[in-house]
Amino acid sequence: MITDARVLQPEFVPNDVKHRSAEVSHLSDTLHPIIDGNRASNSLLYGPSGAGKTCIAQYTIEQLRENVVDLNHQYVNCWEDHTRFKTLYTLLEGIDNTFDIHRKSTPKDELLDRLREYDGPPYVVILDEVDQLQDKSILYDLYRIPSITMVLITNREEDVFSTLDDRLNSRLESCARIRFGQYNIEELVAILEDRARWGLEPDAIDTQRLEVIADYAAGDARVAIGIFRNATRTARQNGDSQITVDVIDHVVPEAKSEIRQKTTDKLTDHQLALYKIIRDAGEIGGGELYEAYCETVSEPKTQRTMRNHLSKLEQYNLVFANGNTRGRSYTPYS
DNA sequence: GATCCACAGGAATCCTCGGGGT
DNA sequence: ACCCCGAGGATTCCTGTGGATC
Repeated sequence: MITDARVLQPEFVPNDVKHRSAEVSHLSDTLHPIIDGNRASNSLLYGPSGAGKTCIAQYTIEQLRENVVDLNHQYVNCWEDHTRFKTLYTLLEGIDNTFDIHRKSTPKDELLDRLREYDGPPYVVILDEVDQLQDKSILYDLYRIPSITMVLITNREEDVFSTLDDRLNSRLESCARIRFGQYNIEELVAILEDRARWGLEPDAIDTQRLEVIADYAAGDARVAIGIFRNATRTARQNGDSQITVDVIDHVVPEAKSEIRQKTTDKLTDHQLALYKIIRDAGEIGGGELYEAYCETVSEPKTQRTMRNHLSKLEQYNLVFANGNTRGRSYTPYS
């Protein structure tokens, strides 16, 4: 039934994007000066998860590469590479300049110096989940390197700007801001139809059943593709030639929990312990939560550290914090 | 309404780890 | 073998906020 499994993967970037043409052209207009050898403005892509931000950024840069003789680019997930060192290291990897860096801490800012010395072709860097960077001053450093063009991606615009100092704020104010809204049902169906056409045998699934998937996904393309992938896998295991609505209904919980799992995998033991307490409690206040946490973990951290972890969980959309001051309670997301 | 209290979160400082230089 | 350095997490200290209580 499956003819090309690659298109079922969440990382897959199609070579044709239909449903975000306004966003694509806005971004490619912004990057266009590179083609003429000029410096392009930075850009900020923001919108809810699964709205196609990462996909569009990668797609647009791929298009650009076809028009430019020479262009370097690199994708950095700031969640995975959230420290200054890792971010700079990944950026140097993109220009093959890491061959003699082994230690975890090189002399202060040698990595940045190397980036500054870079004098190759234009370098476009995608900083995904940029709000997760612990040290935002790296944005200022990158801003000042002429050959680098930044494409920043975040869920909420204010998560980036509220944490910047004035100096950086005024610099980045001029960047192109491109808003991504949630997909509607028709758009999700169209996305899935493409993938079905590229990756499945004809007649494996019809529009009506894709609508069922799109409905479950609630505007999130990542969820839609996850459900689609799981349904395909289950149908194949059952030896079916078609994906039925029953199969779709059946895989929705596991598809959603797979996506959740990807998030919780990145948590530390302490963060995970906190998350589990909140998830099991349904709703819990700060003091009670800390008590439960101390009982669960053998060597509990301080309350202050717990609050830092909680704000991380909040940023990851794993928990909600209700209220801002005394009487705040935490509830699991979903 | 004054005061208290529980809690949030910023800033400075401390601590630990891993690796380089001597 | 020893010291030193930088990074990053944890802790300490602190101020601000708003509901609770009288």
